[in-house]
Amino acid sequence: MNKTTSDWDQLRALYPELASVPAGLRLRAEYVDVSAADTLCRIGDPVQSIFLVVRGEVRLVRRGRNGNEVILQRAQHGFLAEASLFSKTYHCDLVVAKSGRLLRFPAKGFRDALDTNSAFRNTWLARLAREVREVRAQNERLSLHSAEERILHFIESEGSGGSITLSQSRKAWASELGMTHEALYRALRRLQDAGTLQVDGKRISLAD
Amino acid sequence: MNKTTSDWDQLRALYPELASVPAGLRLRAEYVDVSAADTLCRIGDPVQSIFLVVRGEVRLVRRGRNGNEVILQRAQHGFLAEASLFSKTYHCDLVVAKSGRLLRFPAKGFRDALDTNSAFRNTWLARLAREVREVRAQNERLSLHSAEERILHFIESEGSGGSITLSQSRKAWASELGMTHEALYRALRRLQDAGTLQVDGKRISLAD
DNA sequence: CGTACTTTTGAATCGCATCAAATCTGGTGG
DNA sequence: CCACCAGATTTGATGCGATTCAAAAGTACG
Repeated sequence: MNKTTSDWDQLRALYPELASVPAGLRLRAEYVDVSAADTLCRIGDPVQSIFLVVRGEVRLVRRGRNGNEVILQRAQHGFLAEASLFSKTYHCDLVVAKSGRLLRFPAKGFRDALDTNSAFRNTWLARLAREVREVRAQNERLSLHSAEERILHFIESEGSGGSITLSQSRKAWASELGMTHEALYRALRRLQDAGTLQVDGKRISLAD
Repeated sequence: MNKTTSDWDQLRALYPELASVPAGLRLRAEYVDVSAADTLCRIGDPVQSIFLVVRGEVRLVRRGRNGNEVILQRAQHGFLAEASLFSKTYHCDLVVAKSGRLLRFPAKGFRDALDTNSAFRNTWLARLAREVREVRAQNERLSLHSAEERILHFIESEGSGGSITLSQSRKAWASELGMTHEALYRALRRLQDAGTLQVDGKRISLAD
């Protein structure tokens, strides 16, 4: 499927890191429409592509000996398996969990662009560093033992000035917080009743 | 405090990424001995240093309005706050949680080295990418709801061939798995009794 | 040899997952 | 515009598993 310039502009609005993708690489990127249960690649396959999730969900999974599935990452947004850029072969399977659309870049072209284009490279470095910071913060959040603590941690670390506007449904938020949606609703209710939190639709604020 | 060449060799054995640090930058690195509760820097301070934890623990924290402390990262090993490299000022406080020793690099020298030394830069890119992968995997692990699932996920994703040799105490492992040490001991016991796991000191293996 | 820390087990409590079900909401097509 | 459907939101009841507090035994280290 072709990309038009307006497509690219829309995409760039959602994924600021794409702004620095050099034209040569951008022109070699292709859309891929995928369906649930599609397998993009398997462990051991040579790395030929780098993917960005536009819609849907892709999972990085490894299978245990008893056939159980170990999820290494659920990607619903943005680049996935960035580490594969520096690897000859994949260390996990890439499986589509929810149908959607990906953007596929040739791995070699991507590596070349990082080597030769310093603006692109610096953006990529900064993006990776930010990614590490965000995922680390989420890690700390998930190691808190109560639902209320996780909610407050989220608002204090992801919000600004003690407020946040959710960009997703509460069900999805609950999943990000590592709890069931029921637990989230109840904890939100408790925090409201205690006067700790003010909830107004997607806008959630800490009371002073 | 000065660094001798043998110091550096020892350090490099622990932190492979240091191997690619160019000599010019290495010579400007300094050891810093820190004590618990020391504050290395505060939100808003200009970023002048990049730290690597050799021993001890440094926490990145942000303080809520009610004085509660939100932990964004607990660094016990390796570089911390990598994202600050691309930021003028710190976005959190750096506080020593356990006394120990850090290695301090000048931020500007670090950035310059990344700009000019392609070997160093590529190592750094690969390290960040690996970091993202590892922290993401831990994320998925922490969003599992039972102790046993987290243990198995850890072995399947961090181990090789269904086995792993722990490099830390079980108490520390429990903390990494986001549970109390009691919960870890009991879950290990259950998995052993069920025949799922074989435990021999620090060596833990999945049974077939 | 003493001290600090880890490892291990026990008992009680509490919070979350789970299952169930009702209501609400946004989007689709007739 | 309304009927309809899928998914999100919300509340309830129950059971299980993790936390918590407590304490004993083991281990490392100066």
